[in-house]
Amino acid sequence: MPDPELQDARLVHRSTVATAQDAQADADELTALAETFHVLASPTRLRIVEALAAVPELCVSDLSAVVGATESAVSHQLRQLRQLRMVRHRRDGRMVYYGLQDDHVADLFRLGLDHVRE
Amino acid sequence: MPDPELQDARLVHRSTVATAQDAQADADELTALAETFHVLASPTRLRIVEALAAVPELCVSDLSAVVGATESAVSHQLRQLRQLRMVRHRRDGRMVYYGLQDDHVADLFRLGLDHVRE
DNA sequence: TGTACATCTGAACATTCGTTCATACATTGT
DNA sequence: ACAATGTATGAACGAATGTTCAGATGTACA
Repeated sequence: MPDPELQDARLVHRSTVATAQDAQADADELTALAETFHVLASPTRLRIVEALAAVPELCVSDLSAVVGATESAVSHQLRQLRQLRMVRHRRDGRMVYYGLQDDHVADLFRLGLDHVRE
Repeated sequence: MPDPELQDARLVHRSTVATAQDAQADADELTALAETFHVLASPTRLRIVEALAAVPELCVSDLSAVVGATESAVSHQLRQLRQLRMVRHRRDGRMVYYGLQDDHVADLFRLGLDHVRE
């Protein structure tokens, strides 16, 4: 008696494939999700996120001191974090203060850390 | 009366910097965390994770059909997911079946999707 | 042993990334 | 208007990435 899931010459388990395929999100959504994870896939940006999770906000020069990178490098990374709406910024005179946009970001950071720490 | 946080010529807000600096994790841990997020920062790998979150397990050829990539490409990506301990694999005859290693992975996927969907 | 099949691997390619350097912009105080 | 300061930007470099292609490995069955 043949396995009822084996019905297609090209697919080994037809119904399982169908179930998995139904769960696949839109391409646009997956692209956005990949970009979200990508912005967190850099030690420097993670340091920035971690720093901003510990205090309400930091200016660029202080942030540069905390994460140990030049102000230019930090500014470049902050732009990416801004574009992905992970940080907010507010200008006060010549300084610009950055903080986390919402709790999602810190949640992702902590959940990722949980996985790393096993 | 001067702001008590302004005490260092190089740091604008000394105590805030100190707080943020204390929160910084080890370099090794941040590197591992960056690798964890990086492995999720690819549409193809996200499709694989999403597929494996929907069904218990899938063989490589079916996975290739679900995510729409060649079996070689899927195999390359699966190796990365394996190295980061995000998927498990089990051989049955000539086939190798892949599944998610634990719930952390699916949790990260869903939390990321929450952020993207705002 | 030989063929067929499922998966894996290595090399190579174009593309993308993170940093540095120089420079531009914006704001403040003189 | 000018200089000083904090931040942002553009170009460019080496390093890393994802895919493809060809070939290797491992398993099953005759």
